[in-house]
Amino acid sequence: MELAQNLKVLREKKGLLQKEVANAVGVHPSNYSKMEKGERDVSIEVANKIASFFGITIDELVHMNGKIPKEVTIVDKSANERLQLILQLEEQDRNAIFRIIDGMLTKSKFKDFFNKNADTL
Amino acid sequence: MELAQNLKVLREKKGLLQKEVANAVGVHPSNYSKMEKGERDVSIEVANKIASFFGITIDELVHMNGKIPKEVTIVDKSANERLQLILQLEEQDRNAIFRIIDGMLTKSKFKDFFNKNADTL
DNA sequence: AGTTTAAGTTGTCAAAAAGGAATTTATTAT
DNA sequence: ATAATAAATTCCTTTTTGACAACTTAAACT
Repeated sequence: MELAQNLKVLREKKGLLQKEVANAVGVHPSNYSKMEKGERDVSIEVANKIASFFGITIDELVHMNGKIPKEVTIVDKSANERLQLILQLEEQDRNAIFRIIDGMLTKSKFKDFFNKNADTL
Repeated sequence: MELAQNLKVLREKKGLLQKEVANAVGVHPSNYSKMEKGERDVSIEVANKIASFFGITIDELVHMNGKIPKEVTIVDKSANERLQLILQLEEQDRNAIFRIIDGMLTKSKFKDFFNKNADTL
């Protein structure tokens, strides 16, 4: 439970001030400071706000041991919700989706490759 | 934040007593009762213990709105990996996927509805 | 150096929330 | 209906919180 440290790592990686994060999630800056110092517990509500503020999950926030998960850029919020829904689809549909996605990924990978090597070809 | 309800749904789905869950995660039964009733906050530490006790993530525990993430955790291991990949697709592709998924979901919902009401129609 | 300004930390304390024992209210079984 | 078990509630004590001012650091400027 190294949440405190994670808060600091995340915030600094984003180049934000304590005050900014604190205000964004609705806690008093002085108390946010204590949270980063491990001197105040973080409620689930606040953890939830912080996680979505940073575009990660609560679990990532709680369990990443000082390591930033994936791109901490803004990940499509609505995407995540919809991803949950995919899992509810019946198998046939789910597989169809996956085939399409795989196709797109291949295309995308190829494009990347092509762009990076265009000059050498 | 319907955590309280989720606790109850999960526990009952597993056929466990409050006391059992309470003991498993180290909270006093009277307080666990309050947590299920929404009269006590759940700390992150405890949420974490409960989530791993039920084999789900904190986010699922917090966000599943009364719906068990049933086999979701086990169902499709490769699904989750692929889901991450969707986020890497370029916007156009991602949106296409979402349109398709939405379509499938609609179809699926309709099917459900039809099955449930077939006799009354 | 000394001054100003911004960022973060610390101490305080009333108010709020938590923990736990005992009690009461279901619920279930005999 | 009674007993037994589970859950909910009450009550009281202890702990934690939230908000704010005061304080320390750090950086920036003259």
